[in-house]
Amino acid sequence: MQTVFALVDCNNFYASCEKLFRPDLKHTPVVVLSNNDGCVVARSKEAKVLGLKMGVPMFQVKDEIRQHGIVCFSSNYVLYADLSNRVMTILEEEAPRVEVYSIDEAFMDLTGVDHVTDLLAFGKKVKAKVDQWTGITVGIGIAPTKTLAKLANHAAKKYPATGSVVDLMEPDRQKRLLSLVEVGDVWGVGRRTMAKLKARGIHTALDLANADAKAMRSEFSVVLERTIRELNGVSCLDLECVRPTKQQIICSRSFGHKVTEKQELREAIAKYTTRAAEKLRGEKRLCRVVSVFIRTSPHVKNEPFYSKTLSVELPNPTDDTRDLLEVTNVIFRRIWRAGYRYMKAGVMLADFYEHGVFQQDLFRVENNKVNSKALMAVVDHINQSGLGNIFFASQGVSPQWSMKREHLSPAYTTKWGELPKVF
DNA sequence: TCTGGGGTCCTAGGACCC
DNA sequence: TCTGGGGTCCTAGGACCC
Repeated sequence: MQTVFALVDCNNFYASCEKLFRPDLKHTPVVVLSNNDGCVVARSKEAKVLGLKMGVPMFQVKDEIRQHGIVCFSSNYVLYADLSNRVMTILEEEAPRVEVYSIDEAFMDLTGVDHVTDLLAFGKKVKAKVDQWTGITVGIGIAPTKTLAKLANHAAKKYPATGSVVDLMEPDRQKRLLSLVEVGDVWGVGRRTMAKLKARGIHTALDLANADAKAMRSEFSVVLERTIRELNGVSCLDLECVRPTKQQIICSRSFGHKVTEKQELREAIAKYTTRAAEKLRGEKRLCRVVSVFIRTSPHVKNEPFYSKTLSVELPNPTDDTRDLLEVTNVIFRRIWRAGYRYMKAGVMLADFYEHGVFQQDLFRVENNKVNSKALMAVVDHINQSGLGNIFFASQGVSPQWSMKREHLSPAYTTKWGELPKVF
């Protein structure tokens, strides 16, 4: 049977989430800022019309924002995650298999649906349901491969006449669309590859589809070969319905201001360690390799640049925050250099194990943290309840280095998490 | 003054082994 | 004087995605 994929993508997702609870901003241009209010990471359609670009640093567009009365929001991931879950739940009711690809995108398996109903009609129904139940508008692209479904979705957004749903099952329609799309807009073709392709006279998605897959594999990569096959309707990428377990956990942030004090940086590292450990326990894994990095800004001229990463392998895997804090603190002391203005730091965990499958180190005294599991469970429970927050002393009590979030919206849908603490 | 965060996959090259 | 070939594993870095 011919496979059928649908790609459902929420429009201007973060900006739409913010607008949902602010009907007064219905026609106002809105942007959402990255952590630290550093860059523009989402724009409402009104903001796009004004020519605001994705990813631009805030300080470069300050004037435009004031001039056009654009409303800014600091990113509020608790809110976006909650609305994302609502959308995904609806999609899961409509199809037997769904792959949640990112916070605002999902692939659906529609194989066989076309025996029962028209694919376009089905797509319109799903779109209407999401719209009615959540207030989020989506675009839907339907095609025999994931890469073509992405392209169909691209068209659904670009051409209003489509009603935001495009059925691209017909090879003739595929060809026509491919000829209209720039090669850089193909899923999997980034900036670098696009430049190389154009230098070889490949400008449109159709040019790429017509290229010799084998030859392109040796010249570029197996990834591009797969993309070419997918553009020709040969499905190479399956749905991944069960999220694969993470291979790596990263917790890093840029600072609200440059950090020069050792103690401040140490507290930041402790904070990221704690957060990374929480994520690790959320994955129900133990980790054995721990890395810490610190760096200064590469953008500042006339200032020495310093960037250092150091990894350590533990004798036994752990998920205990105390073990991890111990290690990251040791690493930090080894990579710390005085006299720099640090911009960013982070903690990475890797080499994961399931509980109970690791061969303990024969020559090491058994970990004496006998209450580890229970203690960590209590800490996580309290912190996730939204009713309080307990933390390790090494994080410090009044961090100077924390993020700038000057335009944060309230937690409309989740209880206490992000509300101002009034008690 | 101010430039996100978190992830995956692939490849090339070195070390090492037989 | 002669100095192979094939394989694995690991790591760093590139490229891409949202």
